[in-house]
Amino acid sequence: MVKKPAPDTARRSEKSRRAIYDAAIALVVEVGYPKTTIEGIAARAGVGKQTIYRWWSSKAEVLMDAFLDLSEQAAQEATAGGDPYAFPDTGDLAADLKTVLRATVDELKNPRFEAPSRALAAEGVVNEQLGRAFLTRLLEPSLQLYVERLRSAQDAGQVRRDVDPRIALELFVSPLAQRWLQYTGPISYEYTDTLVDYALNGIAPR
Amino acid sequence: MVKKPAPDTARRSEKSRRAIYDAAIALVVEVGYPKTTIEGIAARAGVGKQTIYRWWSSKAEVLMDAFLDLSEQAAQEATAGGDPYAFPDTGDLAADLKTVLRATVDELKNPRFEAPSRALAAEGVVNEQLGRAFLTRLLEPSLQLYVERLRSAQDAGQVRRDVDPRIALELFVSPLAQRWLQYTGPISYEYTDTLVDYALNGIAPR
Amino acid sequence: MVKKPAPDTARRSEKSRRAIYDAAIALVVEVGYPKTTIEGIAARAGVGKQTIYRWWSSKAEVLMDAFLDLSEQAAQEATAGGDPYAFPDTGDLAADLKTVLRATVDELKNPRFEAPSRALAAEGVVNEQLGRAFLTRLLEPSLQLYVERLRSAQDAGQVRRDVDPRIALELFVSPLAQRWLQYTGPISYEYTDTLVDYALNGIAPR
Amino acid sequence: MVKKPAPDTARRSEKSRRAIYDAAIALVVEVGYPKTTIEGIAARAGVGKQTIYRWWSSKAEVLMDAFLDLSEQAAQEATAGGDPYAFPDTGDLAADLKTVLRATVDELKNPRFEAPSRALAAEGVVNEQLGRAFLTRLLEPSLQLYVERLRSAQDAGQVRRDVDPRIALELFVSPLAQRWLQYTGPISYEYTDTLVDYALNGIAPR
DNA sequence: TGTTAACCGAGACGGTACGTCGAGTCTTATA
DNA sequence: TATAAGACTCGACGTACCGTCTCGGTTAACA
Repeated sequence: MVKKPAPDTARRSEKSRRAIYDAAIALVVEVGYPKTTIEGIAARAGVGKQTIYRWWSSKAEVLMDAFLDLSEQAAQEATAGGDPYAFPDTGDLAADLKTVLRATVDELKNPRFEAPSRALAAEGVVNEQLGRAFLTRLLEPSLQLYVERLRSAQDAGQVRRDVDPRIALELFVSPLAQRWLQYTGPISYEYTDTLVDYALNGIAPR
Repeated sequence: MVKKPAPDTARRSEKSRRAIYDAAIALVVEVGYPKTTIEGIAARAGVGKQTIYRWWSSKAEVLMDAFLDLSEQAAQEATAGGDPYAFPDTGDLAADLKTVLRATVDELKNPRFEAPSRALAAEGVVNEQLGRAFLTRLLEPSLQLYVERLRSAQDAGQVRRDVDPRIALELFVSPLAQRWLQYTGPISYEYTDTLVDYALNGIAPR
Repeated sequence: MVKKPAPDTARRSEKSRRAIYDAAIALVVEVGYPKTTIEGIAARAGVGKQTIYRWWSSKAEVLMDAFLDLSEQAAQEATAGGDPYAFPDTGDLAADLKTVLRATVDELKNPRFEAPSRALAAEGVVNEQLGRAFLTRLLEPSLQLYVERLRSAQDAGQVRRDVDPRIALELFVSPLAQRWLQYTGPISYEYTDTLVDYALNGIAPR
Repeated sequence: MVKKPAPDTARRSEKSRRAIYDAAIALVVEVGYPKTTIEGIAARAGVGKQTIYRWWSSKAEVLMDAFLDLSEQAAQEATAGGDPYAFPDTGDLAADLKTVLRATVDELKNPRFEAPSRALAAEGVVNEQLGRAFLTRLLEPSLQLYVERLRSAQDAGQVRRDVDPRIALELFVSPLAQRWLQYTGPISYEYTDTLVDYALNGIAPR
């Protein structure tokens, strides 16, 4: 078997990587994912195509890294010294969940994030390997925060002990996700607030 | 403005349409959506490329129609004279929901359906026009059945009157959808049963 | 074995072929053979690359056909109704040979012909298949005229009967060819006249 | 004008040069000239690309030097102390010419020499600068020996005084060269012997 | 006898062209 | 006039090399 020797990471050009990330995001925002091409990214970044192929094996991978990079930047800016992976814990579970979901709504409507993350999500639906990477690197960390907050609520007696937090969180998160992914309905603060109410108390009469 | 005259539907070759649908589905199942090409479909169907372009304007549209056709066939076979769009109403809401969700689990795992519907879902994420068509023609009819069943449950006093059924159904359906679309967790009868329990009763202690 | 179906010659675009020939010759003249690329030819001809690859399998083949076409055009123009493959036969062998060789000198110095024919000759040196095609299609017809003229001279008693005309003609033609191909000396009427004198009479004293 | 400082010949690595020559010749023999690349030579020689670019400015130049080196080696081995640049002078001009031409025939058929020298000759046809270098460094020395031998024959009265030896030698050498370069005919002892007879005595009856 | 400047192997870089694939358009002949 | 067939222009693919440019690591001349 002929195996290509792995490129030498130490000698990698930081400048080129940055330029590639920026070009990839910009193109996805401007012309959309399907019309974004490796050649286009290379040209816009002022980089040889081979430099892209040396470090990534597909357009989707490039965009994944570019988007991750973007998220990290944004997270750092946003929290400016604070903990980017924080989930409010005021003791009022409903209020905390509503706060976080409202923030998510804002994020989903931010055009700078929407185009690339839609593209990645779509690609992930059809390409399991990428889908799992998307999950692990982008979704899971956030979901984990829900799990922790729900555990804390269980300790405080606000959530039943026999409830699996990993499943419970989907009652809040998945409906929003589906509306975003499949246009099954409009997205608003009111909507997410309602979700929290329904999910916490159930829809059956008490 | 010079507009291309619409082709004459009356003279359309039924044989070609069938062949195109079959080829499209077969190719998506065999080689995956991205490697399915218009040329490939035409060749496999024994059809000129122009015949495809005359009636559809993109690969996604062809697949959409092909999949719809497939779904209708399957529905007819399955119900053999009965109503394909039926939702059980035994009076036991929880049981009925669990039944329907278990059937959905089976469907999602059927390889003949999985490949094309994943492909369409993915395309829809990134292409709003197609996404809305997917919703209208495939998703909405099913969701409507949930709405009706929930209304009936409200009439029976099993669901609170102030609950919006269109939102409530998402508590059952969306988590399953997200697990399927984004690999956020395994899909099983146990899981969907749990969803029904959580959603009906809420997760907060009573 | 997967064999590509041969393209249908009947449906070939004459316009494209012409444009390709013209572009190929022009580029070789303007930028030289090594800098002439298939892409360049296609772009200049306003033709898709695939159209070139469909009908030829290498740059050299394209140029060969283009040059042949050019030669035929030129021959027709030059003789305007007369026989393009004529060799003078005035009865004076030396004079006739000098006439033809002087014409060859002119041709070798014509820049429109020089660049492409040099390129083909060079390619032929290193690529036997092409070299033999070059010989058969371009060189041999001309050489055959020498053979005939020498035979006629033998009949007239001006050349020894035991001389092989196919070899004898090389005494006139090859030195000129070598000077042209390998820069072994300047090319002039005086030079070719001298060649004829030496070759006809030998260099040993009588 | 900023001129790159010439590299310091004294510090040049002899080992690298040898390795480059060997690799170049081997590759041309094995895969042919067009598929021989600078990168390939460097890799095979275990040498950095820059080391090649430092000392040569093109593939052709490398091969030229490599071939020259090879020729010198071969010449030394062949003559083992004798004069490599000797031309027999037995007093019988025809016999001497036949001897030398037969040796040339052998050389042209030696596969170790054929590939590289064909490649250089071909390159020289299309690249005048290289062609002239090829002439000066490889061809001319040999041709000069013919000139000297013919002068000696003139002194001995075996060749007419008014004959220009520089032209006369082409009667022997060029036909063979053209057959080799352009496949205009087979190469054999019989053929070269015939050439000598024709050229010395002419083809017209005495 | 260190110092230092050059060469050296290695290989990443911005590029150009390759030869292939498929998109969508157009033409031709067949039914 | 719809069709099967397939040639056409166009654009992107992923690969191979080009020639340039660092990057340590020798290595040979000089301080």
